[in-house]
Amino acid sequence: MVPQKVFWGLLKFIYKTINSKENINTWIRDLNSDAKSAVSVDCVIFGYDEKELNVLSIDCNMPPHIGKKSLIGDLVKVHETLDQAGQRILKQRTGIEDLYMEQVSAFGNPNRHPLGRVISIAYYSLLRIRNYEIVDNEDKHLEWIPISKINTLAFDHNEILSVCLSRLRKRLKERPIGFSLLPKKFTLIQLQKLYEIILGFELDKRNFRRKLHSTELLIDLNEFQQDVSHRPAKLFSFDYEKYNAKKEKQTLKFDL
Amino acid sequence: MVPQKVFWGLLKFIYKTINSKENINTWIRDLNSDAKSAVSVDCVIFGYDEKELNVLSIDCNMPPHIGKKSLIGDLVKVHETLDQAGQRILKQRTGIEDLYMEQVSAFGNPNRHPLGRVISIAYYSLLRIRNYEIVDNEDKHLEWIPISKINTLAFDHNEILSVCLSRLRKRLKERPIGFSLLPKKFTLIQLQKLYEIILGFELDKRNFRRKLHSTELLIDLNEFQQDVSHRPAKLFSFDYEKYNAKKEKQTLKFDL
DNA sequence: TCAAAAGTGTTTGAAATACACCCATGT
DNA sequence: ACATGGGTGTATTTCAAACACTTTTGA
Repeated sequence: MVPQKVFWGLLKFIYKTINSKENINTWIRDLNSDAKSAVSVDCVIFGYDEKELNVLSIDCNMPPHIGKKSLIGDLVKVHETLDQAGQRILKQRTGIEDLYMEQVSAFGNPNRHPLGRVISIAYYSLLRIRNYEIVDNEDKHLEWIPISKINTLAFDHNEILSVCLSRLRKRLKERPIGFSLLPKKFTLIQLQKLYEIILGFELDKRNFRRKLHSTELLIDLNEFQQDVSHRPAKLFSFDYEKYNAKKEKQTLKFDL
Repeated sequence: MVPQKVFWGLLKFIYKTINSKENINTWIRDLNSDAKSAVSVDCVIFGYDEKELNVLSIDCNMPPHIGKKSLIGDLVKVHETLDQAGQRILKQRTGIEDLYMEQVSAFGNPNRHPLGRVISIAYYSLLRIRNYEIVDNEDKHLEWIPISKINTLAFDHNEILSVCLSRLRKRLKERPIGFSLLPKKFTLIQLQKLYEIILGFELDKRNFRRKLHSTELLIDLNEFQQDVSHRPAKLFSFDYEKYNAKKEKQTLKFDL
């Protein structure tokens, strides 16, 4: 005789094995069938040109969005990380390599893409337009559009842009991502204008300078602008070494 | 005679249409083939029990992680949003319905899952353990584990947990998510203890109270604890209506 | 000498922090 | 009366915000 306890235990085990959602065969089947989704990465590349903030866009040639602009994006390959996908897409579509991008959010509305289920992971990055030559490899009117002139984009790209813009503005205040948008030697006026353009509102000159100096991360070069028809401004550079050292030692205070 | 310009324009158009990465047929083919990934949602459900902060976990029965604990998660269905997937998974695995969850991040390392490419979107939520009866539908040792006792989890779930915990702590300071973890009528001491347990450090009693009162969102019930063997504490409740009204009017100040 | 942009300090109010003693109740 | 945990206020410092005039240069 088999003890009841053993019998029921065995029965339960068999039941579990057959029915478990986590049964490996179920997983393997799901993984290879209709449970799969297409996953894309969309890159919101912000470009600064000393006048305004722009976004990199291309023509969308997919019905029903033909004629609209869209962000640059593509499906994620099976072998690559999401970060790598972002890098690849950027390089493929623009020729730009090795640009730091930050993941922002996943967008998964099942109706967001006309051809079926495409879940998109959004990334943003920020660069100085004149430091990069963008190459329209795919001849899709790759172009910078001022964010003030953005109209209806394809898919849910307006929403993605909006979320990424919020993230950019938040980061600008808490990390030194603005300094790569200026020449190595810059004036405080240039820096302030940059902050104002990206944030979208004006700042107080004296308070801005006080905050910047209080970080102790600006190097006073004791050099001055040349060939300007007014009082030449002092040149500064940003001390990335000191910044990293402070971050290591957790004595960093950078909050504008 | 066709003008050269028209001829080359046409040729270019044809070339583009055939070769474009965005060619619709290419997309459709990609969407239905190996470019697809499995996408899962993993839910980090934090549970508060007046003593410590816990995470909901189940046994992982997938090699090579058998014996480890894992977060609750499942593949996303084709027809559902990511948010809906989170809700479904939670209900399926625990019986809990309608719990607000916030998306935190996507994890896409191609080696993170032993059975192949599975991109995971992480969500977190927070609840009061004694308000919910969790039902282990799938008999997988569904249980609350104190975060102080978490060891190696399956997959990359330690990383996911860590990112979600940071997010939870950030949110606790800027949104009133803590009040749902207490009885409707609570004492300030209970509230402070809750903040200390979740944040992981102690707070100053007087400063904490001052901050709370300055939000003007606590309702002084003029009632007191009963049956305690010491001075009974005053009871308060949180004014959700006023909170929502202030949020609408953008006059909200809630920053602890 | 004028136009154009650069540079510079102080005051005020709000918020963060640190800190120690008395109070009300049940036993 | 005592043990237990509840409750309260002030002084100090730090940070944010508002604000106007002088300086330097080239034309």
